[in-house]
Amino acid sequence: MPRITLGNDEPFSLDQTLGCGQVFRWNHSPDGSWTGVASGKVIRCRQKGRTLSFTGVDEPFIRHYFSFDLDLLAILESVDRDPFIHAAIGQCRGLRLIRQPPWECLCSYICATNTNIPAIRRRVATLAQQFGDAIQEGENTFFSFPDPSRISCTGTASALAECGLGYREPYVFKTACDTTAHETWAENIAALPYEEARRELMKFSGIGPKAADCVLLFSFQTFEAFPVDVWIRRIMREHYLPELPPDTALTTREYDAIRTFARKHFGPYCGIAQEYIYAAREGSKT
DNA sequence: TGCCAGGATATGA
DNA sequence: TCATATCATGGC
Repeated sequence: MPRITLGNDEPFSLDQTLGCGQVFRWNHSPDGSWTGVASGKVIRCRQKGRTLSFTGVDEPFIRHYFSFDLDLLAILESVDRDPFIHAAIGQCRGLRLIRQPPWECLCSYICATNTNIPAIRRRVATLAQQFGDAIQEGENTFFSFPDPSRISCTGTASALAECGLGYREPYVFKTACDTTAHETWAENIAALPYEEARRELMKFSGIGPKAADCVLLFSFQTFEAFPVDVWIRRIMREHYLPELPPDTALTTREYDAIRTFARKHFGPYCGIAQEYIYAAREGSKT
Protein backbone atom coordinates (compact mmCIF):
# COMPACT_ATOMS: atom_id res chain seq x y z
CA MET A 1 0.00 0.00 0.00
CA PRO A 2 1.65 3.26 -1.12
CA ARG A 3 2.07 5.88 1.53
CA ILE A 4 2.95 9.52 1.98
CA THR A 5 4.57 10.77 5.15
CA LEU A 6 3.84 14.38 5.85
CA GLY A 7 6.15 16.76 7.62
CA ASN A 8 5.36 18.50 10.88
CA ASP A 9 4.81 21.66 8.87
CA GLU A 10 2.18 19.96 6.70
CA PRO A 11 -1.01 19.73 8.75
CA PHE A 12 -3.45 17.15 7.45
CA SER A 13 -6.53 15.43 8.83
CA LEU A 14 -8.12 12.89 6.52
CA ASP A 15 -11.24 12.74 8.70
CA GLN A 16 -11.72 16.51 8.74
CA THR A 17 -11.00 16.81 5.02
CA LEU A 18 -13.39 14.12 3.84
CA GLY A 19 -16.00 14.57 6.55
CA CYS A 20 -16.50 18.33 6.57
CA GLY A 21 -19.14 18.38 3.85
CA GLN A 22 -17.16 19.71 0.91
CA VAL A 23 -17.33 16.37 -0.97
CA PHE A 24 -20.18 13.88 -1.09
CA ARG A 25 -18.76 10.66 -2.48
CA TRP A 26 -16.57 9.38 0.34
CA ASN A 27 -17.61 6.87 2.95
CA HIS A 28 -16.07 6.26 6.35
CA SER A 29 -15.62 2.65 7.44
CA PRO A 30 -15.71 1.44 11.03
CA ASP A 31 -12.03 0.48 10.70
CA GLY A 32 -11.19 4.15 10.14
CA SER A 33 -10.47 3.97 6.42
CA TRP A 34 -12.20 6.01 3.75
CA THR A 35 -13.43 4.79 0.36
CA GLY A 36 -14.48 7.09 -2.44
CA VAL A 37 -14.73 7.50 -6.17
CA ALA A 38 -12.84 10.36 -7.78
CA SER A 39 -11.96 10.88 -11.43
CA GLY A 40 -13.44 7.50 -12.25
CA LYS A 41 -11.28 5.58 -9.81
CA VAL A 42 -12.06 3.84 -6.56
CA ILE A 43 -9.72 5.18 -3.91
CA ARG A 44 -9.08 3.93 -0.39
CA CYS A 45 -7.26 6.02 2.18
CA ARG A 46 -6.18 5.60 5.73
CA GLN A 47 -4.30 7.94 8.01
CA LYS A 48 -2.11 6.97 10.93
CA GLY A 49 -0.43 9.91 12.50
CA ARG A 50 1.54 11.70 9.84
CA THR A 51 1.29 8.83 7.36
CA LEU A 52 -1.38 8.61 4.70
CA SER A 53 -1.65 5.27 2.94
CA PHE A 54 -3.79 4.85 -0.15
CA THR A 55 -4.74 2.59 -3.06
CA GLY A 56 -6.38 3.13 -6.42
CA VAL A 57 -4.38 6.08 -7.68
CA ASP A 58 -0.77 7.20 -7.77
CA GLU A 59 0.96 9.57 -5.40
CA PRO A 60 0.84 12.64 -7.67
CA PHE A 61 -2.93 12.26 -7.86
CA ILE A 62 -3.24 12.14 -4.09
CA ARG A 63 -0.94 15.12 -3.62
CA HIS A 64 -2.95 17.13 -6.12
CA TYR A 65 -6.36 15.98 -4.90
CA PHE A 66 -5.65 16.87 -1.27
CA SER A 67 -3.76 20.06 -2.16
CA PHE A 68 -0.55 18.95 -0.48
CA ASP A 69 1.26 21.52 -2.61
CA LEU A 70 -0.38 24.32 -0.62
CA ASP A 71 1.36 25.69 2.44
CA LEU A 72 -1.62 25.23 4.73
CA LEU A 73 0.32 26.23 7.81
CA ALA A 74 1.07 29.66 6.36
CA ILE A 75 -2.52 30.02 5.12
CA LEU A 76 -3.95 29.21 8.54
CA GLU A 77 -1.61 31.71 10.15
CA SER A 78 -2.82 34.34 7.71
CA VAL A 79 -6.53 33.84 8.52
CA ASP A 80 -6.04 33.34 12.27
CA ARG A 81 -7.13 36.87 13.15
CA ASP A 82 -9.47 36.52 16.14
CA PRO A 83 -10.30 34.13 18.99
CA PHE A 84 -13.29 32.57 17.23
CA ILE A 85 -11.48 31.51 14.06
CA HIS A 86 -8.53 30.55 16.20
CA ALA A 87 -10.70 28.04 18.06
CA ALA A 88 -12.13 26.69 14.79
CA ILE A 89 -8.64 26.19 13.42
CA GLY A 90 -7.66 24.39 16.60
CA GLN A 91 -10.71 22.16 16.39
CA CYS A 92 -10.38 21.26 12.70
CA ARG A 93 -6.63 21.47 12.18
CA GLY A 94 -5.54 19.60 9.10
CA LEU A 95 -8.71 20.20 7.13
CA ARG A 96 -7.63 20.70 3.54
CA LEU A 97 -9.63 21.81 0.54
CA ILE A 98 -10.00 19.12 -2.07
CA ARG A 99 -9.54 19.85 -5.75
CA GLN A 100 -12.84 18.65 -7.13
CA PRO A 101 -13.48 18.03 -10.83
CA PRO A 102 -15.48 21.08 -12.00
CA TRP A 103 -18.48 19.34 -13.49
CA GLU A 104 -18.96 17.00 -10.54
CA CYS A 105 -18.71 19.96 -8.19
CA LEU A 106 -21.06 22.12 -10.24
CA CYS A 107 -23.65 19.36 -10.45
CA SER A 108 -23.31 18.40 -6.79
CA TYR A 109 -23.93 21.94 -5.60
CA ILE A 110 -27.02 22.29 -7.77
CA CYS A 111 -28.25 19.26 -5.83
CA ALA A 112 -27.17 20.90 -2.56
CA THR A 113 -29.60 23.82 -2.41
CA ASN A 114 -31.99 24.06 0.52
CA THR A 115 -31.27 20.57 1.79
CA ASN A 116 -28.97 18.70 4.16
CA ILE A 117 -25.75 16.81 3.61
CA PRO A 118 -27.11 13.24 3.91
CA ALA A 119 -29.71 14.06 1.26
CA ILE A 120 -27.08 15.56 -1.03
CA ARG A 121 -24.96 12.44 -0.66
CA ARG A 122 -27.90 10.27 -1.58
CA ARG A 123 -28.73 12.35 -4.65
CA VAL A 124 -25.15 12.42 -5.94
CA ALA A 125 -24.78 8.68 -5.36
CA THR A 126 -28.00 7.99 -7.25
CA LEU A 127 -26.91 10.22 -10.13
CA ALA A 128 -23.71 8.19 -10.39
CA GLN A 129 -25.61 4.93 -10.20
CA GLN A 130 -28.12 5.97 -12.85
CA PHE A 131 -25.72 7.56 -15.34
CA GLY A 132 -22.14 6.67 -14.42
CA ASP A 133 -19.97 3.69 -15.37
CA ALA A 134 -19.97 0.69 -13.09
CA ILE A 135 -16.62 -0.13 -11.51
CA GLN A 136 -16.47 -3.65 -10.18
CA GLU A 137 -14.20 -4.32 -7.22
CA GLY A 138 -14.59 -7.83 -5.91
CA GLU A 139 -18.11 -8.05 -4.56
CA ASN A 140 -18.59 -4.30 -4.54
CA THR A 141 -19.83 -2.16 -7.39
CA PHE A 142 -18.92 1.52 -7.52
CA PHE A 143 -19.97 4.14 -10.04
CA SER A 144 -18.03 6.93 -11.67
CA PHE A 145 -19.56 10.37 -11.68
CA PRO A 146 -21.19 10.71 -15.12
CA ASP A 147 -20.11 13.20 -17.74
CA PRO A 148 -22.81 15.81 -18.35
CA SER A 149 -23.51 14.32 -21.79
CA ARG A 150 -24.69 11.15 -20.07
CA ILE A 151 -27.42 13.17 -18.42
CA SER A 152 -28.20 15.58 -21.23
CA CYS A 153 -28.43 12.93 -23.95
CA THR A 154 -30.64 10.38 -22.27
CA GLY A 155 -33.73 11.93 -23.79
CA THR A 156 -35.89 10.43 -21.09
CA ALA A 157 -36.42 12.06 -17.76
CA SER A 158 -37.14 8.76 -16.07
CA ALA A 159 -33.59 8.03 -14.90
CA LEU A 160 -33.24 11.55 -13.58
CA ALA A 161 -36.56 11.25 -11.81
CA GLU A 162 -35.09 8.35 -9.84
CA CYS A 163 -32.57 10.66 -8.23
CA GLY A 164 -34.92 12.48 -5.87
CA LEU A 165 -33.78 15.88 -7.00
CA GLY A 166 -37.17 17.52 -6.56
CA TYR A 167 -37.40 20.97 -8.06
CA ARG A 168 -33.65 20.82 -8.86
CA GLU A 169 -34.19 18.21 -11.54
CA PRO A 170 -34.69 20.63 -14.46
CA TYR A 171 -31.71 22.67 -13.23
CA VAL A 172 -29.42 19.65 -13.38
CA PHE A 173 -30.74 18.69 -16.79
CA LYS A 174 -30.36 22.17 -18.27
CA THR A 175 -26.87 22.68 -16.86
CA ALA A 176 -25.87 19.23 -18.13
CA CYS A 177 -27.04 20.32 -21.58
CA ASP A 178 -25.24 23.66 -21.38
CA THR A 179 -21.92 22.20 -20.23
CA THR A 180 -22.18 19.45 -22.84
CA ALA A 181 -22.64 22.14 -25.50
CA HIS A 182 -19.70 24.21 -24.17
CA GLU A 183 -16.91 21.74 -23.53
CA THR A 184 -14.45 24.44 -22.53
CA TRP A 185 -16.69 26.03 -19.92
CA ALA A 186 -14.37 25.13 -17.06
CA GLU A 187 -11.27 26.45 -18.81
CA ASN A 188 -13.12 29.67 -19.50
CA ILE A 189 -14.10 30.03 -15.84
CA ALA A 190 -10.56 29.26 -14.71
CA ALA A 191 -9.19 32.10 -16.83
CA LEU A 192 -11.43 34.75 -15.25
CA PRO A 193 -10.93 36.82 -12.10
CA TYR A 194 -13.18 36.00 -9.16
CA GLU A 195 -16.12 38.34 -9.69
CA GLU A 196 -16.34 37.64 -13.40
CA ALA A 197 -16.03 33.90 -12.90
CA ARG A 198 -18.77 34.12 -10.30
CA ARG A 199 -21.09 35.95 -12.68
CA GLU A 200 -20.41 33.39 -15.42
CA LEU A 201 -21.13 30.45 -13.12
CA MET A 202 -24.39 32.05 -12.03
CA LYS A 203 -25.58 31.89 -15.63
CA PHE A 204 -25.95 28.14 -15.21
CA SER A 205 -29.39 27.00 -14.22
CA GLY A 206 -29.61 26.26 -10.50
CA ILE A 207 -26.38 28.09 -9.66
CA GLY A 208 -26.83 31.17 -7.49
CA PRO A 209 -24.34 33.15 -5.40
CA LYS A 210 -23.72 30.46 -2.81
CA ALA A 211 -23.30 27.54 -5.22
CA ALA A 212 -21.06 29.68 -7.45
CA ASP A 213 -18.82 30.46 -4.49
CA CYS A 214 -18.66 26.77 -3.54
CA VAL A 215 -17.65 25.76 -7.06
CA LEU A 216 -15.00 28.48 -7.21
CA LEU A 217 -13.62 27.48 -3.83
CA PHE A 218 -13.71 23.70 -4.28
CA SER A 219 -12.89 23.37 -7.97
CA PHE A 220 -11.02 26.49 -9.03
CA GLN A 221 -8.91 27.25 -5.95
CA THR A 222 -10.46 30.69 -5.67
CA PHE A 223 -9.74 31.15 -1.99
CA GLU A 224 -11.33 34.57 -1.77
CA ALA A 225 -14.73 32.99 -2.42
CA PHE A 226 -16.73 32.87 0.83
CA PRO A 227 -19.88 30.73 0.47
CA VAL A 228 -22.69 31.84 2.77
CA ASP A 229 -25.36 29.29 3.69
CA VAL A 230 -27.77 29.44 6.63
CA TRP A 231 -25.10 28.12 9.01
CA ILE A 232 -22.45 30.60 7.97
CA ARG A 233 -24.95 33.46 8.08
CA ARG A 234 -26.01 32.44 11.59
CA ILE A 235 -22.43 32.14 12.82
CA MET A 236 -21.31 35.38 11.20
CA ARG A 237 -24.23 37.20 12.81
CA GLU A 238 -23.42 35.68 16.18
CA HIS A 239 -19.69 36.36 16.16
CA TYR A 240 -18.92 39.12 13.67
CA LEU A 241 -21.94 41.00 12.32
CA PRO A 242 -24.51 41.44 15.12
CA GLU A 243 -26.27 44.10 13.08
CA LEU A 244 -27.59 41.39 10.73
CA PRO A 245 -31.28 40.68 11.29
CA PRO A 246 -32.12 37.31 12.84
CA ASP A 247 -32.95 34.28 10.67
CA THR A 248 -34.56 35.88 7.67
CA ALA A 249 -34.11 35.02 4.02
CA LEU A 250 -30.60 35.90 2.89
CA THR A 251 -30.81 38.75 0.40
CA THR A 252 -28.16 39.50 -2.21
CA ARG A 253 -27.26 42.65 -0.33
CA GLU A 254 -26.74 40.75 2.91
CA TYR A 255 -24.74 38.07 1.16
CA ASP A 256 -22.47 40.69 -0.36
CA ALA A 257 -22.06 42.44 2.98
CA ILE A 258 -21.01 39.18 4.62
CA ARG A 259 -18.53 38.12 1.96
CA THR A 260 -17.08 41.62 1.76
CA PHE A 261 -16.55 41.64 5.51
CA ALA A 262 -15.00 38.16 5.38
CA ARG A 263 -12.60 39.14 2.60
CA LYS A 264 -11.49 42.16 4.60
CA HIS A 265 -11.32 40.42 7.96
CA PHE A 266 -9.74 37.06 7.04
CA GLY A 267 -7.84 38.18 3.96
CA PRO A 268 -7.33 36.54 0.56
CA TYR A 269 -7.74 33.02 1.99
CA CYS A 270 -11.11 33.77 3.59
CA GLY A 271 -12.60 30.77 1.77
CA ILE A 272 -10.44 28.45 3.80
CA ALA A 273 -11.45 30.28 6.97
CA GLN A 274 -15.04 29.66 5.91
CA GLU A 275 -14.47 25.91 5.69
CA TYR A 276 -13.01 25.84 9.19
CA ILE A 277 -15.91 27.86 10.56
CA TYR A 278 -18.38 25.59 8.79
CA ALA A 279 -16.68 22.40 9.92
CA ALA A 280 -16.61 23.63 13.53
CA ARG A 281 -20.29 24.60 13.45
CA GLU A 282 -21.46 21.70 15.63
CA GLY A 283 -21.27 24.00 18.63
CA SER A 284 -23.80 26.30 17.00
CA LYS A 285 -26.38 23.54 16.55
CA THR A 286 -28.54 24.44 19.48
C1' DT B 1 -44.94 14.82 12.52
C1' DG B 2 -43.63 19.26 11.68
C1' DC B 3 -39.56 21.74 11.03
C1' DC B 4 -35.31 22.36 8.85
C1' DA B 5 -31.77 22.27 5.29
C1' DG B 6 -24.19 23.97 1.94
C1' DG B 7 -30.82 28.37 -1.92
C1' DA B 8 -32.42 29.53 -6.55
C1' DT B 9 -35.93 31.35 -9.31
C1' DA B 10 -40.05 33.73 -10.80
C1' DT B 11 -42.90 37.42 -9.92
C1' DG B 12 -44.57 41.91 -8.92
C1' DA B 13 -43.72 46.46 -7.14
C1' DT C 1 -33.42 46.92 -8.42
C1' DC C 2 -35.73 45.18 -4.52
C1' DA C 3 -38.36 41.98 -1.42
C1' DT C 4 -41.39 38.04 -1.18
C1' DA C 5 -43.60 33.49 -2.29
C1' DT C 6 -42.76 29.23 -3.95
C1' DC C 7 -40.42 25.23 -5.02
C1' DA C 8 -39.70 18.96 -3.97
C1' DT C 9 -37.38 16.09 -1.13
C1' DG C 10 -35.48 13.75 2.78
C1' DG C 11 -33.36 13.88 7.58
C1' DC C 12 -34.17 14.33 12.16
